[in-house]
This record gives sequence, structure tokens and C-alpha cells, in this order.
Amino acid sequence: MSASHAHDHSRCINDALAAADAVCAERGVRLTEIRRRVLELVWQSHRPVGAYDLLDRLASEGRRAAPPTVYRALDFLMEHGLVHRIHSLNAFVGCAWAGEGHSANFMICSGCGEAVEFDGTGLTEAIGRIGAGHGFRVRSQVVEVIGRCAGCAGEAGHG
Amino acid sequence: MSASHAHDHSRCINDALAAADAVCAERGVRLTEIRRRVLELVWQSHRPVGAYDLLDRLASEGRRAAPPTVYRALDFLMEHGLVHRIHSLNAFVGCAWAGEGHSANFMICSGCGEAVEFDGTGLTEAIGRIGAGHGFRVRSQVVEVIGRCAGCAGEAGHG
DNA sequence: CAGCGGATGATATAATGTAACGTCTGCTTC
DNA sequence: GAAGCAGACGTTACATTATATCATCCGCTG
Repeated sequence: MSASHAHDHSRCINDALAAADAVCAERGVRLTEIRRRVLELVWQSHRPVGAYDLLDRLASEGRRAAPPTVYRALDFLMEHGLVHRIHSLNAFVGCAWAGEGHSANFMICSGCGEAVEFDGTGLTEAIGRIGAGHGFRVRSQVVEVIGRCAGCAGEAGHG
Repeated sequence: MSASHAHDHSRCINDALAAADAVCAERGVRLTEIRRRVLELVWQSHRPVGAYDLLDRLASEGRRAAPPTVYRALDFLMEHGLVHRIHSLNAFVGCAWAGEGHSANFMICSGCGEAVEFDGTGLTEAIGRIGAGHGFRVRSQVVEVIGRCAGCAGEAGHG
């Protein structure tokens, strides 16, 4: 996604951390050092990152960490709407609208690997109507759209 | 899903196998014994089934099988539009519209565990429009709606 | 300080998925 | 029918992802 390749990403990270502080303060929960660090690592890019990648990065900076450490941090961050899981990749990415308690809606580029969260309000409504038509009460939704972003659309590749 | 609990499920299975025969014949590919058996096992219910569950069932009927056997069969069946993967469950379920080359759209009941495929034509169009608005060229989509089916909506439970 | 609960450390293991290679089988070609 | 080929399968080993369990630590409260 050429636009996001070019942007000031440190601002993304700072905004995400500030939002996380605010959400945790409001909810009376603790953004501990490891949770904060995992969130920072997730936000190092807009590409979803695997739990074991996070683990490796923690290890490389000298922090003792085992898989449960990372998974617990990720569970916490997901519970409070700070990161999303990308099921089709078994990976995690920062939430663009921290704390808003929405379902995740992503466009995932098979060229550059970036995942862009989009406003799925319209989709959520449409899905709710479809569900209602089947007597189905919707609680949450997973929407992961795979394709090519604007920057990668013209390039060669498998996507 | 009370309606599907009550239905004549043997008909689902027979229809699925007949459709699979037709698709494979049309495409000049072979629905080998193991592929056919895996498809039957997937269709034993409308609940998504894990690869290792399938493996256990194959073993319990005396068939020698290792993980690659099942995954290869599942890959074949997915490639030809006969089963879908439910990413949020790491599980597989029969396709309601065999061979039509569509993306999967499912409603998954957290009460009974059944996954019902629905016609996502409208969603696909909406997603295409959203993508176009971002310069994103959609290739496929994963839509997994979690909630409570009509039969389970009134019951207690975590869903 | 004692007690409590949340958070983390640490070990082990479960669950899911794949690489690599040999063999077999069915088909084509001669 | 034999040689050669490609797809399919068997088998072993391994990679990746995720969780159970229990001990320990830390911060708060009374």
C-alpha cells in the first residue's frame, strides 16, 4: 500500500500507544511493560505478525519470554480492542480504532503483506440483515478480504 | 440450527457426493477413494471438522493415514470447491454449492457449532466497492459470522 | 506485615500443518 | 505388453502455532 509505505509510521506507533494508555486507564486495567512492548512490536509495521515472531523479537532484546507470555499479552490486547487477530494468517495486527469494540474488517494485500482495517459499518449492517433473515443473531464477524493493494496491483506476483 | 438438526442428512451427503462426482468428471480430475471418503466424513454433519478429527476417523476404520494424507485430500477438495476452510476454527466443512468457485461466507453458531453457508453475492459486491474505494483489487474474501442460530438463540451459553 | 488477586516465569505438551522422498498406480506411447 | 511419465499415496520427520499447569512475583489493601 504505497500510501502507508510512505507515511510517518512513528506517528502510528505513538498514537497506538497513547490510545492504549487511554483505554487501559478508562477501564482500570494495567498496560504492563510486556503488554506495552508487545503492542509496540505489533505496531512496528502494518503487516500482521505471528506470535512466534514477536517471541523472537522479545528474545533478541534480552527479555525472557516463553510462548504463554506472548499469547497472554496478545489475549489482553485483543480483549481490550487494541489488536486484532487475522485468522487467515494466524497473525496479529494493531487495531486502527482502539477500544471501540468492533469486529475486525481487513483488506490484506498478497503483494506487500499489509493489512488495512476498513470501516465495516455497512457490512456489519448487511450481515446483520442476512443473519436476521436466517433467524441468526450475530455476535461478531470475521471479514478478511484478500487481494492487491493499489501499490501492488500492477506488479507481478501470485496475488 | 433446529431446521438442520431435523432434516434428512443422508440426502445432504448423497447430494454432496453426486456433486463431487460431477465436478471431478467435468474437470477431468479423479475423486479417489481417500478423497471421496474424506468428503463423506466432512459431510457427516454441518459442524466444521478438524483435520486431525478426520485422521482419527480414518484410523478408526482401519485406514492407514498420516497427516499429509488428510491435508492433501482437503487441499484437493478445496481446490475444486467441494469443501471450505473455516479459518476462525481451523476446521473444514462441506460446500453447499459445489464447484461454483465462490468465496466462502458462513454463519457459525456458537451454541450447536453448525456452520451454514449463505449466499454472499450482495456482500461480495459491497466488499468489491469498498475495496475499489481504497484502490484495492479483491481476489477473495473470508466472511465468518459468529453468533446464535435460531434454535440456539434462546438457550443459555457463552454465545 | 499478612493476605489476596492479578500478572508473569517456566516447563511441558497439545494441536495444527508441511517438507521431502520413495513407491505405487494408471495412463500413454510405442 | 513393456517403457516411460505424471499424479497420487505412504511414511518419516519436522515446523509452526497454541495451551495446560504450577510456581513465583508484585502491587494493593486492610
